[in-house]
Amino acid sequence: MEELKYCYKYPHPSVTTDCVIFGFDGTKLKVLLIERGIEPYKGRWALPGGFLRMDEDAMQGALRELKEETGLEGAYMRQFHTFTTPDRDPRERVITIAHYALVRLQEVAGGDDAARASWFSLGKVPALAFDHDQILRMATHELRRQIHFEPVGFELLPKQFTIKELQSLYEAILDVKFDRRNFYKKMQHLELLTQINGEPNERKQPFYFEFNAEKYAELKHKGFRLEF
Amino acid sequence: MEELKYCYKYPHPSVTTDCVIFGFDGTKLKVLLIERGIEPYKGRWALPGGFLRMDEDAMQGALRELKEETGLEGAYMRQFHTFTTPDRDPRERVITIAHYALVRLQEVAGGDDAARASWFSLGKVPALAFDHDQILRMATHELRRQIHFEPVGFELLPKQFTIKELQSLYEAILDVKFDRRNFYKKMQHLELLTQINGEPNERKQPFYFEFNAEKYAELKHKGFRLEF
DNA sequence: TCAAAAGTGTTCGCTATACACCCATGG
DNA sequence: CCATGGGTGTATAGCGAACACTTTTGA
Repeated sequence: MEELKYCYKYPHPSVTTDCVIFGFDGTKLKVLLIERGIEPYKGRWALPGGFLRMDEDAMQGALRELKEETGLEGAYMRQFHTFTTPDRDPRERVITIAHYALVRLQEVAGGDDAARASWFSLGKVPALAFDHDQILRMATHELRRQIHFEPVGFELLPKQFTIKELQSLYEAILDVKFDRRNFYKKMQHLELLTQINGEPNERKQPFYFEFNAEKYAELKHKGFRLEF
Repeated sequence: MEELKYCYKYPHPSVTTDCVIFGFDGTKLKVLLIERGIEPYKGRWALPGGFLRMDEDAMQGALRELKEETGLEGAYMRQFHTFTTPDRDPRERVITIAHYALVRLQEVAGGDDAARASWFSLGKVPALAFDHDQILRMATHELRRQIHFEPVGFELLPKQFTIKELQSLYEAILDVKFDRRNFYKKMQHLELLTQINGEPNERKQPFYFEFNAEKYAELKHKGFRLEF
């Protein structure tokens, strides 16, 4: 019999953090899922997640999960919703603080539990455990909403990238098509990108760029609002 | 000694819902605060909130708080963040699922605990209990962000309102000034408002309008995006 | 040699902004 | 009679959408 050492006057729910980990393969937006090894929902795919420790906040918990699954430490992470439907876990009352992370696929080494983990293209995700379908849907929705107005897309691309790659990313996430030439001009006009390999002579190898975070912070401070 | 009836194998945090209740008096954005009657922070002002019950989700809990404080039942409510810093409550580990509500001041009767409650103008809010300063700041920020792109402002106005009132509301929330005439035209062009008292003859009593939620749903469905 | 890709221009129409005008009301 | 407030009109600038052109690379 288990020892039930932690006692309270009133019932307390369990608190977990779940983490929707997004990556981009150059064409499609991907999400990392884990195959469950135990009941309930044994064998079903689920979002990475785990119990919140008493000495960490939700973000730290989510970052810990991320590291366990991908080996990554510095990735972009954002809390977006807390799911609290009373019967969302059949065992006991569990609420989960859901986050999404944006990672560069190239940097993902594969974490400790990588054997059970796999990347799925959005749109080819099977039915998930618990209410994770709903969590994934809302994560995708929130990511779309956020990327309209904040430069988080760069977190999914290599540090250096071409405009074409950037455009593909935006098209994949927002599910739209941009005119290539207008997109180039817009990016150029924004002045948020630093060109790496100059030389206007050696064209037809595409220019590579880096995102200029300082410049963005400066513009934002002046009331500038990014928009797609 | 209290009876500690609810026992778990691992420690569980307490879970509360806090509720930032916004109102609009025609000029200023207001927030409802409660004076604490017990330690810790006895005598300090705080956000309405309370423990999440085991048979309700977070939204229901927040709506229950709202009703207790204002008597209102159908108001607009939105979860915006969960606060989880380990020592945010000095007594024990407490995480709080924070919401904001938008109410019509005219409809607020005053709830059961109204004696301890009071409306404060944003900007004249005293130092609050716990991390409620931070919660209020984020709520205000999120409300600003949301109102840029969604027609939630109408939740703060009487069902019927003049364009001038609507403009005052937007100016108060976003802390900007619009040109009166351009604002009129924009509202008219949007076709989201239904005019109540027609008769172009009897002018100089301002026209009253209602928000047309169906029209908005229809436009949104077609990819329309509201913006201020 | 020719198709595909990458960088640069040009035009047009919409809309946000700035500002003018008219009319009714009430002191 | 005139200040105030409410509704409508007009001109301009800027930006985004649509579309053309040139050069280089590699099959």
